[in-house]
Amino acid sequence: MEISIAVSALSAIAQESRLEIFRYLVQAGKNGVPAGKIAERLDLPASTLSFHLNQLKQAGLLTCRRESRTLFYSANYDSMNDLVAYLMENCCQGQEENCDLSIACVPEEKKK
Amino acid sequence: MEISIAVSALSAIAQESRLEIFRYLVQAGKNGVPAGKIAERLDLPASTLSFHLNQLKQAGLLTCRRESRTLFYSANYDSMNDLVAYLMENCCQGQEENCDLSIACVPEEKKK
DNA sequence: TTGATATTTCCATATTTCTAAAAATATCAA
DNA sequence: TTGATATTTTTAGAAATATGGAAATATCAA
Repeated sequence: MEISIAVSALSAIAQESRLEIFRYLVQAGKNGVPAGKIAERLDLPASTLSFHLNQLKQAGLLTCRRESRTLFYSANYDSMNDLVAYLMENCCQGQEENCDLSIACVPEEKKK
Repeated sequence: MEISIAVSALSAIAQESRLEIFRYLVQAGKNGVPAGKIAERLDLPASTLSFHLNQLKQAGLLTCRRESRTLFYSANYDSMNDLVAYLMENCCQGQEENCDLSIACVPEEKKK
C-alpha cells in the first residue's frame, strides 16, 4: 500500500464525527444506511454530514448507492482490512512471541 | 475505548512523517530506536522530528526511555491493538460470513 | 569546569481543516 | 409542470496543525 493512501484513510477517520459515522456503518453491515438516517442518528446538519461522508468516500472507506432519492452509504470492509494490515506489517519480525497482540497475526486458514 | 482517545491516536498517525515513524518503530521491535537514528533514517530536522515524536507519545502510541544522552523510542503495541479492535468492533454482527476480513475476528485461542 | 553530543522547547509563519448557511441538484408523486 | 423530499456543492471565516531555525536543556567525558 502507498503511504499516501494510508494517510488519506487515517485522516478521514481521525475526526470525531467521521469516526462515529465510520464505526456506525461498520456495525450496520453491507446494506448501508441512508444519509438522512446517519444525520439523524449523529445529530448533524445535512451539509456538515455530506462534507464528512465525502471525505470518507474520497479516502475509499465508504461506498454509496442511490435508491430513488435516497443515498445508502456503507463501509468498505476491504479498505479497512488493508489499512490495518499496513499498520501492523512486520510487527512480529518473524518472532511469534512479539505477536501476542490479540488482533494481529492472521491465522493461516483466514489468509486468502 | 473513549472515542476521543481513538481520535487522538488516529490523528497522530494521519500524517506522513508520523506514519513513517510509527511503522518504522513497529517493525524495529520492543527495544526501540534512538531519536537521532530516526531523524537520519527519515531525513527530518531534529526539531521537526521531536514535534512529531511528541504527538505520537501524547497519543499513547510510543514510549521512550533515556539511556545516557540518547532517547530510545518504541511503539506501544497494546495501544495499536486496542485501536484496531475499536475500529473493527462488531464488524461481523455475529455472523461469521461478514467477517472474511483477513485480519479481523480474533481466533479464540488468541484472546486473552 | 569546559566543550561536545543528543534532544527538546519556543516562536513565527504557512497551510490545512472544520463548520453550517445558502444555493444548487436529483428524484419522485400528483 | 409543480411542489416536496433527499442530498450535495459552494463559500468564507474560525480554528487547528505543520515546519524549521534559534535558543535551551540534559548528559557525558576530559
